[in-house]
Amino acid sequence: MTQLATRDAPSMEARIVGAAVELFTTNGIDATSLQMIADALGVTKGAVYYHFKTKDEIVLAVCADSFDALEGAVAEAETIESVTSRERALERLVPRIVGLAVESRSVFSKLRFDPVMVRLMADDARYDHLLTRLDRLLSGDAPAAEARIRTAAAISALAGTPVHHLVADLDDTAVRAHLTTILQEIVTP
Amino acid sequence: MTQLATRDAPSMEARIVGAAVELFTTNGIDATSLQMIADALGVTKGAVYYHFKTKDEIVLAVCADSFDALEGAVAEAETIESVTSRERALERLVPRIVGLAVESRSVFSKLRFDPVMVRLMADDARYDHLLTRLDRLLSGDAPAAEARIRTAAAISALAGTPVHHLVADLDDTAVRAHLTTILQEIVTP
DNA sequence: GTCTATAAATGGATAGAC
DNA sequence: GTCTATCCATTTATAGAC
Repeated sequence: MTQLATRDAPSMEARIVGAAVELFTTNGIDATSLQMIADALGVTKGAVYYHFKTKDEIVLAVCADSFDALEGAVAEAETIESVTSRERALERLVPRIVGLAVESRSVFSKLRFDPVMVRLMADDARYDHLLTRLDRLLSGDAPAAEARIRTAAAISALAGTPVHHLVADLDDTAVRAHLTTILQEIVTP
Repeated sequence: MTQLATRDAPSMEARIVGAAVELFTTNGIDATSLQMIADALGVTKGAVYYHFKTKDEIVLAVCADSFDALEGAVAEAETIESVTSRERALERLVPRIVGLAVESRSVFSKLRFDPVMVRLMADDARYDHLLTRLDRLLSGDAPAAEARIRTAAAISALAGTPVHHLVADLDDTAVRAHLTTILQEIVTP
């Protein structure tokens, strides 16, 4: 009876995160104050502070779902790699991470480059480790210069393309299909 | 006798911009206060305000050189296009903009995604116009969905690759050469 | 669980001395 | 041309009423 929050009205935590995402993506994280988040929800700062002790906690909550999804995709690819090969793992990994990037265009891509997010990720060993695992899957062990540049290009395209204004009015299906092809061309020339 | 500022000690404007670039790229623009810039130079906020009326002016000064260089490259490509073809123009444009992106890795790439910079560029018709011209050169007139996605991927890779940590310790020549190849593969599949 | 009120610090920006 | 001193708005965060 206490778990029905997801079925009826969304929880206050979810409402705060929702309002935060919207404000963060339009103003930037630093330029978004807790006052603005509270105003957007029609509550006071005190109410927001009851649910999140610091602003950083809200920022982390905003990207937690996307992070978990990415971790799932990487873990699956590592399993496939251990059973078959890295090439087979990539065939499964690339479409999945493209799907994630397109699905949550704003969170996954736009906020990824926000200086506040960059700092928070740099301070968190878990994020750092996940990105290292993703890098290794894409570029292989002890990669040469070209492989590293190609991986960097692929990850940049992955994060940047879905939020570029040229693709803003295209539907997710088209972006997903073409971006998957492009990424595969980049990493396996 | 008054124009020797570039030969001997750098001007105060140049010193402010130099300190600002460093602080902006490490902390983000919003998290860098004028007090921090003044402290880094051993002067006071008042001294900084004498040279720049607002913080936004400093931000714009930081990217002015890179912007002018990009505008030059785009203008040249448009001339080549009018005389020969878009394909020939791209052969010249792509290596040039890759050179710019690699040369000033931090300014051109890292700050490009800072929310403050995004806002400033959106408000400035000149920036908006330049990026539109670059888009058109890369994707052609009335581009189909795939061409637009490929252009978005190319620009994302262009801006993101030079600052990616995987290429941080590679020399500019290698990054330039491989990134040029990759971009050409993306825009002309 | 949400509110008011407020603390304590810092931000951008200005006025005016030197 | 650079400084001190200051204004005012706003920030994060807390304490305590309801």
